[in-house]
Amino acid sequence: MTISLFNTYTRSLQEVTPLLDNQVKLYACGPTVYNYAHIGNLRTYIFVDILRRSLEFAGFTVNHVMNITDVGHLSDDADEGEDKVVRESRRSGKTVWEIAEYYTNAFFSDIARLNIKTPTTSCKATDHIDDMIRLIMKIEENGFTYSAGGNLYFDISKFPEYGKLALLSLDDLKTGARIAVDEQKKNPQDFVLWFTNSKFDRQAMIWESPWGRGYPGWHIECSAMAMRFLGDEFDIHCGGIDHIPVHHTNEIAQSQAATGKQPVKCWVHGEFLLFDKEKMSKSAGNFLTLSLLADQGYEPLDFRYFCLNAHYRTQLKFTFEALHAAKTGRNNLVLRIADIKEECDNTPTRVFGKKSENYWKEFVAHVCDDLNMPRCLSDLWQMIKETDIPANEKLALIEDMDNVLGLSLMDSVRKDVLLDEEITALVEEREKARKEKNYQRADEIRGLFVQKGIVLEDTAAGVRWRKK
RNA sequence: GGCGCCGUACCCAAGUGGUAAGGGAGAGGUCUGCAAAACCUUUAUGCAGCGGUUCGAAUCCGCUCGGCGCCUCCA
Repeated sequence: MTISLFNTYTRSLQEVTPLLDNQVKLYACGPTVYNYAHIGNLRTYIFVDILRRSLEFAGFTVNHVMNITDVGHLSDDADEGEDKVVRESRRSGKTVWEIAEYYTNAFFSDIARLNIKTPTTSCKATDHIDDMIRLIMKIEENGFTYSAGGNLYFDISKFPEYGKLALLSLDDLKTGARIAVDEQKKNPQDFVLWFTNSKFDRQAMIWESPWGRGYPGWHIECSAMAMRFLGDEFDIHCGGIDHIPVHHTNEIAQSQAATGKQPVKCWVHGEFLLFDKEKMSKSAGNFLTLSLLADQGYEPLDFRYFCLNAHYRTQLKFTFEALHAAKTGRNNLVLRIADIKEECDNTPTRVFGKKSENYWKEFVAHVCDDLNMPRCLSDLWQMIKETDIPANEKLALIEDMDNVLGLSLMDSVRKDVLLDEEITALVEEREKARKEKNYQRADEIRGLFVQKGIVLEDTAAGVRWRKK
């Protein structure tokens, strides 16, 4: 089984062949913890999870490292006085450390609810300031820096390949189009490695360094921690598409300036979730969280299923109508699987007939083809609807496919409701009314159940019921 | 202004040279109590528009129209 991924650096499909035997070294950009993750952020973490599960599916072990950015950054172009964590701190009256801890916990709670596997290593930026300082010293020794106005800058003119990842044409960038250019920079794309002369007087997190008391530039943390946990070179670096032009571009420049080696073999980026026809963003205030979806009756896995219906490299339009379609679709899937479990007494078997074998091959091919989850879901649906595949084979396929999909499909039940005496009595009364052809009363009772969120199904074998 | 990407049915969305996956919604049917639920069937001679290449194009090329992103922190 060979997985191919679209490498942003080469803009082409590339087979995954690990540097180290059977282990894939994967670095995924993590959250900045100054607020709740919105569902656009979460789409990207679902993508990373699919990537990781697919690699494991293909037989690799995955060393998955994710940073937690708990040092704040610029809040937005209109705000020049604070960083994001500081701003949140002032708003809530908590310390910056408390803010970071609170939202870190909230983040891990969200990804757990979405069946996203926890990274092998999650590392906080503030625990690795020393690593960053050492890395900056190396970059300085190699002659890629200059200091101006108290800050230490990376000099992109010393790095001819700058911008290759993003296909940047430096001459044509409209610098200063939306934000004032830092006058101290030699080139507009130069970026700060270490701040001592902060324009943020409320900066709360400050460390000693060879360049004076201050704090690190944003991009250095990922270079430093990736190196620390994965080495100078590793297999895959993934994250949101927005990181291509600046963050990842700068990361490559820094790491390569320090080690002389290209740090990453394959760059993989997930596209945006669109909301109201534009990208969802915290600063624009148009963002939804998992909790807000829950308030409207949508479970985290409904959102996961919704995301899996689109390829990770295409923009996905979020609407409640579309989410609702996903919820209904997933619910139907769960009911069918519950019936399949019942039919084979919950006993999967992996002695496959030709048809099962074919579905399996198709599914594997679609996983390997740049993680084509929409196709994988399609395979799953078609297989389930197939009439001449035994239930025990279907169940085995479902179990194996779910290792990639992560939808907890094997937990599917019809959600039978425990009967209390009132419900039993009502069911009996309704059956009696039906026998007497008193359908008005029977429907009245069914209405009562609907109010309780219970759907009655009159089947040949008797009445059964489930939660809606 | 430059760069990157996209435009497929009512909605979400696969498919990137060989004759349109899947889900939701809608329609028809089976069952039934003229019910609900369930189940089955069905729904784009068509892929923004116009040219071109080709035996053959949603898929390749050109132009036009429309949308999104990036050049600023951002998933």
